[in-house]
Amino acid sequence: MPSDKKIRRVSFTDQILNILLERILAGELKPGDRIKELQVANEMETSQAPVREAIRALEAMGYVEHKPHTGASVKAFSTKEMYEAFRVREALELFSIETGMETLTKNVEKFKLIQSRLENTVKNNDIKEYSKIDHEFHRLIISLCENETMMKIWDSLQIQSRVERAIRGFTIPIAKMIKYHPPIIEAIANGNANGARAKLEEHYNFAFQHFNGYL
Amino acid sequence: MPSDKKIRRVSFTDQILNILLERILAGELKPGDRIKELQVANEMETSQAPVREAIRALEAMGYVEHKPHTGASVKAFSTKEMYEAFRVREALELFSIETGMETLTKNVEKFKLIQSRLENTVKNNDIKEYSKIDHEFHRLIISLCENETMMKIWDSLQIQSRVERAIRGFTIPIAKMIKYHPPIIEAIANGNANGARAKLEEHYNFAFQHFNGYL
DNA sequence: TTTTTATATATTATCGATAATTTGTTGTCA
DNA sequence: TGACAACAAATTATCGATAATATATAAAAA
Repeated sequence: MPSDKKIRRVSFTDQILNILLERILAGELKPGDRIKELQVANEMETSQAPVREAIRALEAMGYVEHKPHTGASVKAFSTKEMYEAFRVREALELFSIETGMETLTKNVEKFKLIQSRLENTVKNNDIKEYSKIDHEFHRLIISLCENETMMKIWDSLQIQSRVERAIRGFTIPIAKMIKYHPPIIEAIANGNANGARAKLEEHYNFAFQHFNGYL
Repeated sequence: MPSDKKIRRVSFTDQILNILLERILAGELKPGDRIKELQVANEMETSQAPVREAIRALEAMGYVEHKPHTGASVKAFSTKEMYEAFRVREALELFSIETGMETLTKNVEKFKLIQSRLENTVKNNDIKEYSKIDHEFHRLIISLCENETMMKIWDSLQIQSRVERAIRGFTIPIAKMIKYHPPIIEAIANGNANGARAKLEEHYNFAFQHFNGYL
């Protein structure tokens, strides 16, 4: 085995973690599906140890839940959890607007660009793409706040996959949703923090209407 | 070995995790201190596996950092990280006040009770106890928001240990700090959300003054 | 029939040993 | 001296096997 000895730069654990996470995000592994350590180990041709570690990491990230001596499965979010996560996201974004309006205003062109891309996805009714770009829009609000800790927490909310599920699950009309963005952008352009906050709240409240009856 | 066969209800991993976490929070393990898997395994009289898992869990919680093939050590927070965490906490508390004022007002007596306990610690200049009770005060604000997801995130900020370090590190005068609480409590008693928000912001801004020059 | 008990099976949790990697040290050569 | 290779030491990363536990199944008892 001469040329077979390739350098291993990434640990098995990390490789397996990435593969499993991809499968979860792609919907290949659905909520409730079990993830068995030895089964994955056989598939990946490794021992149980790195698989186990990868699964525990996914658990810490909130993608997987696990019962002692029983096993791990892809976590199914309840409507309540989904709603709560959106509320936290709202809190962080409102704060970001309040404290970072100057930076936001400087970057208003970025928001406009994202918005035009969003409008395209609505034409094609491409929910997956819509979720992705909408995610960019809201992430930009936080990123301009220049608080890495906040960014990490925002990311940990796993909003992108939730948005998609929410839209499909509660049949939220994306065509109406995007109409709430331009007023926010305008307020940002004018450096009007209170206005932007109010418009963002309207945006969320409209989305939350669709949760009624499911909470 | 008849009576020796006791039931093991908690996994080794969890037991080790708790012990290590205690040591970190108690300051027995200081920032920068290394945590060696086999060394801990020998001490605990277990194999390397559960120790390794416990350390990775601590890493996910943010208490420990780890370099591949080199080892884990207790994480040292930079001033910047500490500041950022406080900002996130502020964001969540402001939101909680805005959306949960009714519940807050109903529980105003709890705030008053905590405040009187706080004042005692100031008399004795007991910083450790102060940090603990101050933590209760701010946690109560979030808990009444009835958003478990937000509560988890708030807890993950590990504020209690940070407050203590901040007070000692930046010589923040706790006697002055607690004077910012009563106006908040009064606004809560009156159901005045905007007032409470403003007073809370004053509280944080006073604390943040002491970070100047260290960021 | 329903409840309980025993047994079997599936799966994780833990172990002890080895391989791989990083870091530190020492010696060689320009 | 300073860069660089060769080696040694420390530590994690991974392995394959076994022990412990929970769940499912079937048998027995009420």
